[in-house]
Amino acid sequence: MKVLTKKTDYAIRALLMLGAKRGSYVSAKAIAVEQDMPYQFLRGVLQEMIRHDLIVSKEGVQGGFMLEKDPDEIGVKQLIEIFQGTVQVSECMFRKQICTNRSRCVLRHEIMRIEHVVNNEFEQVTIGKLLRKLQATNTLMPALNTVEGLASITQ
Amino acid sequence: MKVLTKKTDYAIRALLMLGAKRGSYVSAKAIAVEQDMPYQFLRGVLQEMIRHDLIVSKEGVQGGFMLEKDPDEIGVKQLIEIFQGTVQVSECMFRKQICTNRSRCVLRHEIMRIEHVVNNEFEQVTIGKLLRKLQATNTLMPALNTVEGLASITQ
DNA sequence: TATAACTGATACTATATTTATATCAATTAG
DNA sequence: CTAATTGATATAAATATAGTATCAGTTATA
Ligand code: FES
Ligand code: FES
Repeated sequence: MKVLTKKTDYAIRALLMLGAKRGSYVSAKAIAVEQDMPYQFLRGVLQEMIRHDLIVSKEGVQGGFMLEKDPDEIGVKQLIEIFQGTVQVSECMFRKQICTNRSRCVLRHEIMRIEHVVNNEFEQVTIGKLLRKLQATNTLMPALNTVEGLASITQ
Repeated sequence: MKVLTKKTDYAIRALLMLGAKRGSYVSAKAIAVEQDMPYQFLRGVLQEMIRHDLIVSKEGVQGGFMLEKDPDEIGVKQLIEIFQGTVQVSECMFRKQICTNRSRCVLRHEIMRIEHVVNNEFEQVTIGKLLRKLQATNTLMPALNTVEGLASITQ
């Protein structure tokens, strides 16, 4: 059971890179090469994030992507919703036809409780928090520039 | 994003039915018809549960399946693991090659924290608990015998 | 003892989702 | 002018989920 798909994964990592280099444009190619993601696939992910106003882009030479939104305002929950749809623990446990009044169904309650817990947890993990954790590990922040750098934050 | 697949869904509902009729054998056909599940698909699910010692079966006429294990010992978490594999929020955020020391990775920690929370929640929801909730709603327990009965517990 | 109602086992098909690639037009720094 | 870049979109490949079909073996019961 995989909770985060590649798209969400790539989105998080791309945002971390953009977050570490805020103020300058970073090209899709640079991100793809440095973090070993499929280039065109990543571009799709980046475009989706533009549509959701998480990042902005500049075309042409020296162009690329830049983080606009406050990293603390970007939760993993939002990313999951963008790339995987709303978190739903299960569709209705029984057939839709016979579940006329969901609000009083005991199973439904149990399921919705978990849904809330899961959503809460994911909401609390923001790009901002992750960035600060990265900075704490690696104060000078060259980490995300090279493969060696990336490796360093995982040790 | 769907957390419970059909197999897990069917497994839970089948176990609830078997739990409500503990002591007697219930055929796959009976379960399939009453809960509107695809017969052969359900059989596969039931066989998987036999392999994991959750239920037992009897072949031939008047045969079927019976709940063996204590319903309180069967958590939704275990069912998810059986039918969807272990809950993993994400595989390693970066490439495996460069993640030599996972235990000290900040991202890893965040991810594992959520993994624990999710697992805990799912572990606490047991077939036993669900059965008691059903009984509280419908003391005489004819609920699971008919479509109308099923409908009654959802109101 | 024949038969119909069952499970065991397994192979197969269909559908949906995820992941990845390819192409071409438009933009822009140098 | 040109190479590096994004925008947009179409398509393919890979994987996972969902569902079907078949046949052999078991057993209650008529
Ligand atoms: S299972 Fe559908 S509302 Fe309860
Ligand atoms: S991302 Fe792989 S161990 Fe941190």
